[in-house]
Order: sequence, then structure tokens, then C-alpha cells
Amino acid sequence: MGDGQPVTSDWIAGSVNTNPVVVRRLLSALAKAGLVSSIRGSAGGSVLAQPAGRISLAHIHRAVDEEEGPALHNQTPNQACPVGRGIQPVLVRIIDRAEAAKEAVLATTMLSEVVAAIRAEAG
Amino acid sequence: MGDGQPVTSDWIAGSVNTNPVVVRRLLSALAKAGLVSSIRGSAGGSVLAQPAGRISLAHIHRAVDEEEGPALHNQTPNQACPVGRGIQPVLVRIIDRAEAAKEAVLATTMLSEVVAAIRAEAG
DNA sequence: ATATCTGTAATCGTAACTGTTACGTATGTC
DNA sequence: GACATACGTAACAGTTACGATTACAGATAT
Repeated sequence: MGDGQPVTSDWIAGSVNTNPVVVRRLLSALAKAGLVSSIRGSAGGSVLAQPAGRISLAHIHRAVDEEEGPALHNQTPNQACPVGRGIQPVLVRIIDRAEAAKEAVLATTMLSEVVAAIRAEAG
Repeated sequence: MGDGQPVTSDWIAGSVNTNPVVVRRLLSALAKAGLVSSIRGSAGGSVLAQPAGRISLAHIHRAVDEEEGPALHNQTPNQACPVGRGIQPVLVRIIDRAEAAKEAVLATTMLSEVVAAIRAEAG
């Protein structure tokens, strides 16, 4: 993967110490986002769909955590209360900004850099 | 609360549309962080322990979400694999930076501003 | 054909959280 | 002092989310 050789979900599962199906579910999300393409059948596996230098951590984050709007409140607040009525849009606005800042940082690091750092770390 | 009048957990629960005990649990966390002080007994409730202009959303966030280090991996990765061995410190470093950026944004908005925004929103 | 691999559905176990009830403790009021 | 009011917490059930597993259909190289 990245070397061009397809990697099987079994192999990744062995490295991450989990079940192959769990890996396939994540890989499936990455494939839908166009970051990875998977090859079925014998000698199959997954390959990067783009060069590692063009895939940012923000891309990965968005692909895997596909939350649709922050579930700010469990129960909708009491609309009869002025606070309950007004708090929702205000907080959504602020949280969106904070989340955007986080993503901006993730967008600055590319997958290739992570790979390089891992190589350096593990010798 | 903020006006100096103590607010009861019952009152907040009515506004947020949940149970008073749930509110008290959160209030307890805020009290431990020194953001709120609670008054027991009749005519009791909770009051801000600091002026709203000195309490940032980052303070609140830290007080309520007291996660100790990101639970990056569920199962520890396979240490026999060079990737599994090296990925952990690398990702922790990056995620910490991203989380710090998020908190930096939250630190710029004070509780007083949120209150003002809510007042404007709800008329 | 057969051995591999992915893609997905179905299930089970578990951790985390909410909602509730219950009860002890503190405190203002009469 | 008796009483009503509120917090602080423990205990427990119901729900939700997620990971781990099993099972099986479809695709593909040899």
C-alpha cells in the first residue's frame, strides 16, 4: 500500500490487532471518499487511490468520521425558555468554528509525512 | 446565575429538558474546576464562581470532558509489526496538536459573549 | 475449478451515557 | 426545633454506539 502492492484486510488487522471485518468497514469508508481503491479476488487488497503526498489527515478524518452535524443536545431544549430557544444556534456556530480549526491543522499534514515519521520512529 | 441569583438544578433541567440529577452531575464537574459554586439548602442553587467575562469555553470544555489522553487505539497495536510499533507516538503527537488548535479557538470566546449572543438571538 | 479477498448483513458483548429513584446532608424560614 | 427546599451521590434500568465474530455472496488470479 503506497508501494503499489495491495494490502489485505487480514494483514492490516494483524498489525492493528483487530478483526479483518473491522478493517474492511473502515477501508470501505475510505474507498467511498476516493482515498483508497480495493481490488477484489485473489491477490487483491487495498491500494492508495492517490499519491500519499496528496492525502491529508483531514481527508481521512472526514472520510471516517462522517458525523452529520454535531449532536449538541440529546433532548431538544425547552423552546418556552428564552435560553433554551436561543442557545442552540449560538453554540453550533462556535463549535463549528472550533472544529474547523482542528481540521485546518489536520489538513497541513499529509499521509506521506506520517509514513516518514513512522519510518523514523521504528527505524 | 450571573445575575447573582442562584439557579436550581430543577430550573436548568426544565430549560434543557432533562433530569435534575443529570444537571447536578455536570454542575458538580464545573464546581470541581472552580467555575461554579453551589449553595446547599433552601434558596440554594448554583452561581458562577468567576465573572462570566473570565470564563472561556475552553475552561468549560476541559471541566466537562475530562478525558485523560486520547484513547487512540482500542487494542494496542501489534508490536512485532514496524508500523504497529511506530504509529502510536506519531499519531498522538499530531492529534494533540489538532486538539490544541480546537481548544485555542474555544479559549477566545468567553461565557459572557455567549450569553450576549443568546440574548440577541432570543430577543 | 479452486483458493483468495472484498463487501455486507446479522449477532453478541460491552462500555458509556442518560434518566430515575432514593437518601443523606445542609440551610433558610416560621 | 420542625420543616421545606436543594445539593451531592450512590444505585440501577434502558438506550445507544461500537468492536468482534461469524457467515456468505461476488470477484478474480492461477
